[in-house]
Amino acid sequence: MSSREILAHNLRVLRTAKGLSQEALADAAEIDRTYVSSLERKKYSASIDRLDKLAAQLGVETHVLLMKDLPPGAADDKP
Amino acid sequence: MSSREILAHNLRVLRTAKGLSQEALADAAEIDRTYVSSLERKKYSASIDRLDKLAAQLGVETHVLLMKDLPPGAADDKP
DNA sequence: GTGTGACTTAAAGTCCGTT
DNA sequence: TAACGGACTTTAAGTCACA
Repeated sequence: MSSREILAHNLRVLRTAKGLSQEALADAAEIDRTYVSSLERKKYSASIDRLDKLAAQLGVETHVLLMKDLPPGAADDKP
Repeated sequence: MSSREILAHNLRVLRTAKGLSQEALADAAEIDRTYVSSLERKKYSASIDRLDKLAAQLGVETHVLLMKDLPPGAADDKP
């Protein structure tokens, strides 16, 4: 299981759990909409600087984005 | 605390715990010698593909490389 | 709201060295 | 053994139009 696959999955799970569109997440994280789409389709091997930005907006620590099994509560919709 | 800083620290801690030189780790992970050095000096924002390679050689899961506090046993010298 | 292709450019990553 | 620089190649990153 590559980190690309895990990231793609967690990104989508956490994003939808928060009720965010790709566009909304991208705007909040100050990155391009199509780039979020690209990551969820495993097009790129994201750098850790980007992971930091995305994790902050999803309310999790960066390393959680690369965990095979998300910890309990990670996908809760809490501001 | 950025992921760059956490990675730089964990890389050095885990590497030395395994008794590996930067070069030995680089060779094993099939990445460049100077790049390992660069990551430990926070010069670059590593991509997750490289993290996978490094983690495999250090005997930890990729996400562990980005944890502020390493889990117990992570820095043990076990093959 | 999302997927995708084509394209550009900034940064990752390599390879050669010296200190 | 590790830090570091320079020149180089490859890929992540960013933008845009369109389905």
